[in-house]
Amino acid sequence: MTQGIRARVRAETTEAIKETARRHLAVDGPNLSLRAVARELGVASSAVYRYFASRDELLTALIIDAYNELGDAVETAEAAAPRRDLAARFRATGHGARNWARAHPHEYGLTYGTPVPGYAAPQDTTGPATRPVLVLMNILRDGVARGSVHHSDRLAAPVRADLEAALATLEYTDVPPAVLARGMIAWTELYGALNFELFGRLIGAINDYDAWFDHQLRSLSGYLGLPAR
Amino acid sequence: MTQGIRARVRAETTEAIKETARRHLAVDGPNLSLRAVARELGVASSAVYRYFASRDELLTALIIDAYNELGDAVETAEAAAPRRDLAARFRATGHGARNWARAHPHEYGLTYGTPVPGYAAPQDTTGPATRPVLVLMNILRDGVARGSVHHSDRLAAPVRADLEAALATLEYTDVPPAVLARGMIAWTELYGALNFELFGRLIGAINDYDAWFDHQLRSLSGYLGLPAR
DNA sequence: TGTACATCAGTGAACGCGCGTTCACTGATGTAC
DNA sequence: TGTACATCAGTGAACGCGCGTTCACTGATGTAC
Repeated sequence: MTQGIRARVRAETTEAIKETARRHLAVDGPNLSLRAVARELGVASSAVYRYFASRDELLTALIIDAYNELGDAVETAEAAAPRRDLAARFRATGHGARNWARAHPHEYGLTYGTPVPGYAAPQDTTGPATRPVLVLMNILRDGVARGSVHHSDRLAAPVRADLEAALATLEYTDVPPAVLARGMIAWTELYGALNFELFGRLIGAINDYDAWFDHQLRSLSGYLGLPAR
Repeated sequence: MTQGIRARVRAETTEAIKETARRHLAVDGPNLSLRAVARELGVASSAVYRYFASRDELLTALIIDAYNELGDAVETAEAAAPRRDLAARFRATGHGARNWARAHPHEYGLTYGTPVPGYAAPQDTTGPATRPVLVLMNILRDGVARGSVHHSDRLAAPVRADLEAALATLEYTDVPPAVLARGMIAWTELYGALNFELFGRLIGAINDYDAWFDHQLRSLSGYLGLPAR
């Protein structure tokens, strides 16, 4: 497998570049410097171009990785909760997202922070980006199937239309739009909570972030009507 | 008032610089270029230093302005709603924030987006930053005073401690911590909703953003237990 | 009212810097016969 | 197994660029007498 060795080295180098770039995100934010990455790797800046055609391409790779890592984290966290306990599954989902985001705040910023100016995310990111949402939707679907989750909130016509279209696209037509609406609102809150915590908007107000996040999850669990066990 | 004329011209120029810089936010994001601003004003780049000691100082001025404009927008919107209709006041608050954010997306990004790397917001921003929160808290306080808003959610000890301390600091001790908890959650959701909308995370899912935002406000109003009228 | 002086806005050249990207190159590693 | 050739990673110099900030200056506007 002589060809294999070349390919493996190449993959390793690619990973090393991304690894270094990830570390640089912490300092430079999304406008990270190719030259700085190359410098830290002890390599000519032009060498990086053997692996990534441009700075934007490297950034795109990092973004896709981040979405997938977050997706992995959320999925495995949720999978560890007992299937029948919908509330526990929901909390596991939230804590999974938060733990990953806290461990990789700058990669999280890449995915859910302010868009990088002048940089247009390619299509490839939309798939991985929806993974956490699907985890939440599966919980809701299970709850609906068991007859334990149901909401009858009134929906204005355009809202209903948008939600029904989304459900059709994702093939979740067994989930009623009113349930999806609450799911999206809960998801939006969690996202906002992560931003507030990670970007330091709660400094001075909250000291025990673990407890506050857990409280939010429990409150949202009630809002979603997830049975306690 | 010869001195007055100098001062007025100075204020006008300062405003012109900020105005131009604001426009540049749309292109460069938070790492805006002093030179580009000066160029557009038809002025030597060094001239800007007569008005702002550094790029960071200009950025700080923009951030403070943004917080205050958002605060103004929220306060006047809320003030236009009938005092006795708590749900209407809450919706007005939310729509006020959203309308301003949509009209000034990049200034909004400055305040509630990812923090600018390498830039530490000075203390001066914390005051203006809390204005929208206070608007919401006043609505809750009124509801509590009238006996129409009350929640008995269980709070873990550290959560209760943090919330009580915050209430004491802000001198809202007549608002129970459980009510504040729901208020903060609602506020967090609204913030998340604005980010999702402004940063394009809902593309493909939502078409009618007005309707969806209004729905969220109504659902949160229910969550907060605000009486319909 | 007129003059001498101080204040201040704006100039333009210069500083030192880092950036993304290109290109012709060297030398090592793999491939084909 | 040995040799000729192709592939590929990495080099280092160079391109053209824009940036923030400083500094000595000019000239206009205001102030004090």
